[in-house]
Order: sequence, then C-alpha cells, then structure tokens
Amino acid sequence: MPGKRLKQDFYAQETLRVAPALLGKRLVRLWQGKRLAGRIVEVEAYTGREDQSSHARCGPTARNAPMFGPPGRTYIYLIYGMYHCLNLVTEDVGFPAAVLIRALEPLEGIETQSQLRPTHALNDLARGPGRLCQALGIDRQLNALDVCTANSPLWVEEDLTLPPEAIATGPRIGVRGDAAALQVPWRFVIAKSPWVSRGKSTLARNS
DNA sequence: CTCTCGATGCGCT
DNA sequence: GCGCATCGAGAGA
Repeated sequence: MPGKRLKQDFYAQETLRVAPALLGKRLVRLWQGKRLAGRIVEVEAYTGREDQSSHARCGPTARNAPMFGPPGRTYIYLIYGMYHCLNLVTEDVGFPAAVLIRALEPLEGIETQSQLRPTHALNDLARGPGRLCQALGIDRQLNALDVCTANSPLWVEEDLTLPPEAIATGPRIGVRGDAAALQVPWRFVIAKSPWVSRGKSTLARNS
C-alpha cells in the first residue's frame, strides 16, 4: 500500500533483491517540517568483502562502520570533499552491504528542493547521488540513522511496484576496482526513465 | 551529445 | 600524501 514506511525486514534481504525492489519507491525527507520526496529511479548494489569496488573491501573502518551494522540504516559519506552519497544498509549485522541511491524523480516539496540546490532544470535537481543529497538536505548528520523507526526524518515509502521488465541493469558508474567489479551489472534503473543519471548507453533491459 | 579538468575535505592498505 | 561510489564549466564535433 502506497505511503507505508518500509520496515527492517525489507532491508534485511539479499542486497541484489533489495536494490531493484527499491526502484519506484518514494524516498522522503522531513526537512524543517516539510516533506521533500522523490521516486527512486536509479540505485547501485555494493555487497560483501569480495566486491573490489565496495568501501568495505579492506574490512571495517571508522568510515564504513554502518555497512557492517544492522539493515535499514543509512551510510552517508563525503566524496571529493564537497558532495555526499546516500546508501541504505542491507543484510545481516557483520556482512557489509548497502544500496547507493543514485537518482530521484522529484515529487514533493520541489520548490524547497530548488532552494537547497539551485538549478533551473528540474531534470538536474536530483539526477546523481551528490545532487539528490543537496536537494533533500542530506549530509553526514544523518549517517547511521535508522530509517525504519517512526520518528526518523528520512525514510522510504511504498509507492509504485514495477514489473521486472521495467528494470534495466548495467555496470556501476564511477567505480574503481578489479575487472569483475567494473563489469558486474549491479546498477539498476527504471528503463527509459528520463530521470536517471549518466551512462544510459551501458544499460541493458532486464530479462 | 562527448571529453577534460579543477574544486575540495577527509579517511586511509 | 594520495585518492576518491561527483559535479559543473568549458571546448569541440
């Protein structure tokens, strides 16, 4: 049912199930009493120590600690000294995995979002992991936050449920790592959505 | 559309 | 000190 907040059991599933299942759902940020929200249209999975593109590949550190923690929490980090990336932690405690939220279709509080991230093009408001964090007022103050409890200022709601053929996959964007990590199709997008970030040419339709 | 480049803070094998 | 799971501006085609 649309509007219902996702609970911890959703995030506790296998990461490669959680990532595509997040597509179509609604990311909601309560910012100064206002609902800022967008539809999740693009995500990436990072799972296990063997994933050479994962921040967890070298084991637990102060930064990546949330990835080893319980599912349903945020993992937010600073990248290139000026942007933030939002992940939602998946699977069991001790197993490092998370889903990176890469793009949103703006839905609610668009005027406020445009103040937080001034841009003339609606298409650029939340297209990209750094951009969507700016538009929703997300930074490291929200790191390790439980998005399943009733009073958290950030959560994911039920919204659209997509058929498998509406989902396209491809290699992850902007990552380093070994050949396997560069090729594995762990990027998931809503096929033909005008709201996804760069790299459309590398996508293939889901089978 | 493509590409290249610089900005910038911080955690790290 | 190095290297980022990025973005925006500028140049070229």
